[in-house]
Amino acid sequence: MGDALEADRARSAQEQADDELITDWGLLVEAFKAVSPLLLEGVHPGGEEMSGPWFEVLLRLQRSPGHRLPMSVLAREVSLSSGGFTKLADRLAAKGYLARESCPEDRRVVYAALTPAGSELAGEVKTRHAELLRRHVLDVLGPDGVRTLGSLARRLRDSARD
Amino acid sequence: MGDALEADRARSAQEQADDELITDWGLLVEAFKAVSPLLLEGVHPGGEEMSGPWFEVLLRLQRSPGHRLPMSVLAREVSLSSGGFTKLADRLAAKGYLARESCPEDRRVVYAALTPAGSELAGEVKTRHAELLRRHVLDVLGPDGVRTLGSLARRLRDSARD
DNA sequence: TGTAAGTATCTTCCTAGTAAACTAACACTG
DNA sequence: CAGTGTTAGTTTACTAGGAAGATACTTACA
Repeated sequence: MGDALEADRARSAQEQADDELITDWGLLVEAFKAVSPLLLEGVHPGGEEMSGPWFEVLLRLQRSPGHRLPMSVLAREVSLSSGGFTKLADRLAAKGYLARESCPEDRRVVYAALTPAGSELAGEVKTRHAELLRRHVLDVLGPDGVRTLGSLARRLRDSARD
Repeated sequence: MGDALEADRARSAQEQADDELITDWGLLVEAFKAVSPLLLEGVHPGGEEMSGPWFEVLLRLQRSPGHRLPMSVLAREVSLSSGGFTKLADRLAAKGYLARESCPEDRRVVYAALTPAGSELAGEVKTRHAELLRRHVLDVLGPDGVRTLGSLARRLRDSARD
């Protein structure tokens, strides 16, 4: 019967540890959902809404050589299915920010490339985004906090890519 | 012209700091997108997929008194619009996990309540989720890392709720 | 009491995304 | 060089969710 108590105590200790873990992760989920939209508030010079995927596409293209990347690569980087990215590219192209360029070496691939307008937009969006990051993240956690967060995140990311 | 050099140096130092900030936050975004799906893998006993919203609804209801909450409260907690949540509730109800209960004190409100089947599902889902959290988060960051992450997240979340 | 303002849910219409089938181009193998 | 498998991109059919309006109820106040 001591055994039963022992087992009970062990189970509840385990459960408590689980609950702490769930809580801590839950905090991250909440923080992420709360902060993310703040970091895109008003980043579009035109005052329109800027969706997360648009933002990511613009930034990634701008820091890529030639301001362009194959569709499939970009799709993977922004976590979209290939079909989904086709339509996102259509919308960006309709707005004049993105153009498709064909690849002579491999005629299957299509580059998604920033137009000059797209590149300019990307630049403005990036500086406004950095401003918001300073206000909503750097000012809150401090430089050390941000570095710590980054390093924890890197470990998680690397481990998640088995 | 010393001024110009000075200005140049200042600008580039600022830009570099911004880039580090953007990088660190980008790491968090990547980590989050990489880890989140791993934490839902196979949590449904039936082997079906379990979407994030379903998961959150089940857990939150289970830890609520009476296993129920007003629709609008639950909607806010899982970051859905009221209209969107109405339909999510419909789907959960169609599967038999959730039932609507009316509130006599205020006949506008409708409780979303777990059925016995829903409560059982929630229990299994939670233990499997905790297992995955241990493997993909606790084992990677260690107890201290998790606590640190939780505390940073809490600060971000609290600040984001102006 | 009667009325205005506010709140909770649902409904309708629309958009962004996925999965799967399809086409075209490349790459390997015999 | 024909045959087979693989990869990049698009198309199609479908689903989840948002925004705005409609409805029913509640609260505050004159």
